Amino acid sequence: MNSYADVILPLPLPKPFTYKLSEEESKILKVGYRVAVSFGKRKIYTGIICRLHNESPLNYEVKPIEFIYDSKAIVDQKRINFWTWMSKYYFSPIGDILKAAVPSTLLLESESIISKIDTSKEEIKNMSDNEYLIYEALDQEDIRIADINLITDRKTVYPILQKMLQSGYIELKQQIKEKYRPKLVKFIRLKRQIKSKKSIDHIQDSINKYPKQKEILMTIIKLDKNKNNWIRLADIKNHISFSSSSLKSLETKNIIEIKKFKEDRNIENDFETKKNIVLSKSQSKVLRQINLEFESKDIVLLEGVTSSGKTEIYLKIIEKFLDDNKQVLYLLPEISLTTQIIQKLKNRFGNKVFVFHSRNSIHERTEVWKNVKQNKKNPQIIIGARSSLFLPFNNLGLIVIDEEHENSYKQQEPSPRYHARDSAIVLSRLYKSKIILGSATPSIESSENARNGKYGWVKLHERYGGIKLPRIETIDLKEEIINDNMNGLFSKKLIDEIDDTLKNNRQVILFRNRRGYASIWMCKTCGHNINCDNCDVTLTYHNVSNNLKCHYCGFSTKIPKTCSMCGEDNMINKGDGTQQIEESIKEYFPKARVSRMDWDTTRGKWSFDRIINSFSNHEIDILIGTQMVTKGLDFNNVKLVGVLNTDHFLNFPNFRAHEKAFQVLTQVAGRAGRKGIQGKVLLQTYQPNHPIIKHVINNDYKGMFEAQLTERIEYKYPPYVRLIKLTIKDRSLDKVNIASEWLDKMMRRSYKGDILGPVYPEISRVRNKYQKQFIIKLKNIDSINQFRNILNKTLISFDSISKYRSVRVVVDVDPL
DNA sequence: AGCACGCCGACT
DNA sequence: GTCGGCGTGCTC
Repeated sequence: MNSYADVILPLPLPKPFTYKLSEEESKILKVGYRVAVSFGKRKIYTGIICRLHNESPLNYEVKPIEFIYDSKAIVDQKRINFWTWMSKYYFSPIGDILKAAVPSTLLLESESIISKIDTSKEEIKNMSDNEYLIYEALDQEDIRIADINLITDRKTVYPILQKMLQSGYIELKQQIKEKYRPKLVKFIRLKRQIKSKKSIDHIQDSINKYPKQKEILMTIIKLDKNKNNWIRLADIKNHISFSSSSLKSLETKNIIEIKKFKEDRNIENDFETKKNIVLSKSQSKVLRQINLEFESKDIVLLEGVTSSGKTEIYLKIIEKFLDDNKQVLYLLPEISLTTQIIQKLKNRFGNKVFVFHSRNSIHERTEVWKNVKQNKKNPQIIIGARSSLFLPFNNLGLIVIDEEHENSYKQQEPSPRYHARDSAIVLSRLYKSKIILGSATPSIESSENARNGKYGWVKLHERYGGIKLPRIETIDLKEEIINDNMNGLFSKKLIDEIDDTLKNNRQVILFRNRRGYASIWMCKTCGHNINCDNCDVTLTYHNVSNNLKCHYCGFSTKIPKTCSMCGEDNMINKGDGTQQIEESIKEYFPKARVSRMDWDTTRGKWSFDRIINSFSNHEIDILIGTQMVTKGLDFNNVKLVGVLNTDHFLNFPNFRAHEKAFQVLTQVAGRAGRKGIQGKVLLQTYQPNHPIIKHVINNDYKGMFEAQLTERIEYKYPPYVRLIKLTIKDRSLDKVNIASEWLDKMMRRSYKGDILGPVYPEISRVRNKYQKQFIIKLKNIDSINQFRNILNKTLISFDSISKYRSVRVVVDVDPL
């Protein structure tokens, strides 16, 4: 029998904590059970058991566990292994991973509640004013500690409470707050059989004067067909409208009864699904190839040009795994999770499809989690963004990772900073499941793995339905300027093409990059521009709110009339993003219906879908947008795609810049052209001969890949080396500097490989914190392991040096 | 992350 | 004196 359990707590602590088990508990508990444990002075947390053992701890008292939540494990040993791997690999506290993995509703915490103890009048007289105020308030009800602040005007309330506890005026209780609320739906049923003549007469009498009540009753009878079933209130409301008071009086008259039932938020009623997907010849060939590759490889890269119909191929493969009774996970970048793609899956697989979204409420997510755990609608398919990797699959057969090159698969903030694609690969090894990586423009990493035989590799170079790839042309901005052909941001040629397209009743997408299009305010006299108080960046102008905002910390301020540097009254709005584009477009094409899509215009939960839908329905002629417009969308009528500032994609100071540029431009270009029409893509650029632009024009992924690989080898970047990035942050620049020096010295003392830095990053201060960075390049498995050990030790000693206490060190493994 | 404890400076 | 701020240390 094991007497101890190591428990993972949902806190950013580096390791699990050990608790003592009674004999009874040790019989019941297994790895993966949730237990409530006391941690620290008074709080109770829900943790998950990750290990059972008999190693009696020497240096501390072991607490018992408070209680057990589950009668069976909520996660299996493999999940725990996966979390442990992730924690070690990404240098993340395992508690952070627990929090990312399990819905917060299943990890209840305690809250301290204060209630009063009755005392004599004598003692009440002895109380101080504040004590009395609190004591009096407790007459009504028990109060949470957090709310005591509202009673007194004191800032710190603990000392008073402490004293009251000692004097025996109050007591502390721990209350576990339940966070999960099942959805309750109202149902209605006839109270008694109304078959007998007598009862009908009786009912008639009581409602004769009330036509509405009669109407309700008739509808119920009609819907019920004499079966005496519970009927959804919503269904009745679909037929007739009535007030709640009519319903209420039917209830008081004992004619009907109303009851609330729990309803699963994610399970829809069965609906028609299309049984057959007809693949084209080349799609079928690819399907066969993938299945063949799966015989010897676990991971297959599907490289298929834009609009080649990759989704249909996925559907066919998914079908096979479902037939085999396996669960399937379909991963997408968050932004691509539109109703379009979800609908495609639902049309095919009906209510076997579960969606796991950040747009889901926490309750909906909890239900998906539970449904996956139970493998409801067995077998099932889950479509979701990166965090759906953590769902408690028990029979996972296949993971589809669509748009595998997307950077949003890597979580940046908060910890754990994991890459969903790479983590999925580790997960698939644990569960012996297969993976399809799909992309028109695979990441260099995956491509390399396909080429060196680690992954299976299947290519689809034909667009679905024999549609031609778009014709891509550049517009040389230098030349256009010389010839005086520019109108603001638009070349004459682009305007003419837009005009032409609109005349043919086709749609246009105009694409721009946020960078370089930010609208800022500056002083025309001295050139001073306005920086954020907290960050080392220029504020951008928002004309909706007519103020200046910081994109890093959210700081906002009014537009100053005079320059703070020279005092001149000469501030102007310099440069502009989409708004200026929108305005120019409206000038040129006053009749065109224009819409914008970027992070500013798509704040609401569904506004993204709304814009996409109205564009699909051709209620919009010209769509102006950022990256967003490229994601997983199929439009049928787009003839022209214009890229306004192609150069901004090429000039990022990052080793992935060119890869990224190729990917984005190819994706954008892929929006153009559909059945019967060849699309056209115009790239406005100062560098029409830039190699990346050539690769895009020629649709030359291979050329781009080879050129990139050469560069990566030469300058030592992934996939040739592995990177780890360290960011050192603190409010004090001084501390950042000395802490960085210390880390520099320590790391270099024991590790002789490539350590770059410390340097100030492009933006050296964010949210009032200064930062410095290291990049470590690791060549082979030995150096990786060696450095990881050194880094672990270094960080432990760093944390124990008190003067560095406030300094944060963020470790980013495989940074983008 | 909480939370307590202890030191210190600023007040009614 | 007492209040409140902040740095420090610890949690099985």
